Amino acid sequence: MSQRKPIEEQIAILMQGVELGDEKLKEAMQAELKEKLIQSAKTGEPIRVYCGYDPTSPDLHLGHTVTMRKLKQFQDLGHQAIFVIGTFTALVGDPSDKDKARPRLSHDQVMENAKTYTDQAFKILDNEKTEVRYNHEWLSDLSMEQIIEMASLFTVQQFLVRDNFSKRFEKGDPIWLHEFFYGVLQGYDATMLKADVQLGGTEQLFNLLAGRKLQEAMGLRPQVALTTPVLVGTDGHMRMAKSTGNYIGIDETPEEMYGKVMSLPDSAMMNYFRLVTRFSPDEIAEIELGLGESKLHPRDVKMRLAREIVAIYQGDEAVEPAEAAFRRVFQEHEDPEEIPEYSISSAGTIVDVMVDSGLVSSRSEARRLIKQNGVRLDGDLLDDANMALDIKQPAILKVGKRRFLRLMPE
RNA sequence: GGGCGGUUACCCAAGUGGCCAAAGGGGGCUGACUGUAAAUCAGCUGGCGUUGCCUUCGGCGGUUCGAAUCCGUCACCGCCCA
Repeated sequence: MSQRKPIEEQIAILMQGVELGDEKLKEAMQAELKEKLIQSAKTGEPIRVYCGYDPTSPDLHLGHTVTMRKLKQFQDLGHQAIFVIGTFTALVGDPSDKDKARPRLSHDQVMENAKTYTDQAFKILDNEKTEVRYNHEWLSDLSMEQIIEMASLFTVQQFLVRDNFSKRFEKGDPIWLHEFFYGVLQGYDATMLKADVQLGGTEQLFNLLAGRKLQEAMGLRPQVALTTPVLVGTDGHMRMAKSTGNYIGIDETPEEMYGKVMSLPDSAMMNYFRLVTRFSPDEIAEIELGLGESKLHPRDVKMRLAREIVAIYQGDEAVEPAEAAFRRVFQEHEDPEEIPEYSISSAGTIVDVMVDSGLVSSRSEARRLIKQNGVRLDGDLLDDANMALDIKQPAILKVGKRRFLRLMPE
């Protein structure tokens, strides 16, 4: 058995970045974590720490990685990381971060999405050391009797106090009965996994605490709940989520990833440095100071961030080409190296080509873009939407700043 | 089961007979500028054969010269009562 780091050092690492919204709660959780670590050191039994992810879409994005990286820290310290795929809870739909009920998914959709989750997760976690569990394994076997038993531990008021429910309640928007079960079911996960620690975003606190309650009711030691701050999406304000379309997927191409990071508002940069990079707190503090005193150029800092994020998920070797592509297209306004080709079948107008190739979704949009000086052919501005496109040699059609097509004569 | 209120474009939301392809906001797109796809400013954001025409305001059917707006009906949602 490997030698573990001293307890205090472990705590320093594990509590870093943890935000529980309430200092008292944080102190309590830290104290409980310490106890568990001491216990673990004595018995040699690793701490069991888990985080659940509902497979509501096929791809994981940077928002998911905040807790995954925390999970990895536990793993690196020799503890047992459990990656739970919410194959059952995804069917219910977590109301935590929603002002509305989530659309419910079918079991098949969920299983399909779950397939890609583990592959992507192992870009961060060590797959040899990770326990992967699917929560339908135990949740779908629950009896009505057990469900009622668990439900009797919670009051409707406790749910209604939650911000998202109270807002909807006041607005007269529907709050569905099944949404109340989400927290209860997630809490049951904790009991089945015999979890010592559960991780989640700050919006998950209620659900993590539900786990504690259920564990206690079943005579288990309650888990430590550790929550991490929310990662904002590419819009710079809203929480990163697939449904709002403001996400950076961890499986995206290096160019796409680099570009999306560069499109972040400056104000969101530090949030990213803290939550999704490998920089140390000291390095991050230095960057923040440099920006504050205008010693560092925000653009250069953001490029550093983009390089780091691409490096984590796509490897160091992907960084240079991605950055070169970005500089080329957006700083030097050159055409990218790789442009999809499209062969023009017959003589049509420029609008025909834009629509047929799928560059735009309607002829009106194509005309609009031309009118707004957004369309160029081999660098020349096009101003006549009805111009027939007659090409003898390959030519590059550019729409806006980032849509390119290499037109090939037939 | 009864009463009342609601359903508008990608999302939120105004509009209660013609001036409505429909205010405003969000999001998205384009341009200028630049430090990048940041910030700021400006424009665009149903479709098409684009000085005009066509299709939209939950569905269907009416009234009217004319309906997102009025009536009937069906569906769905919320609230109150049971």
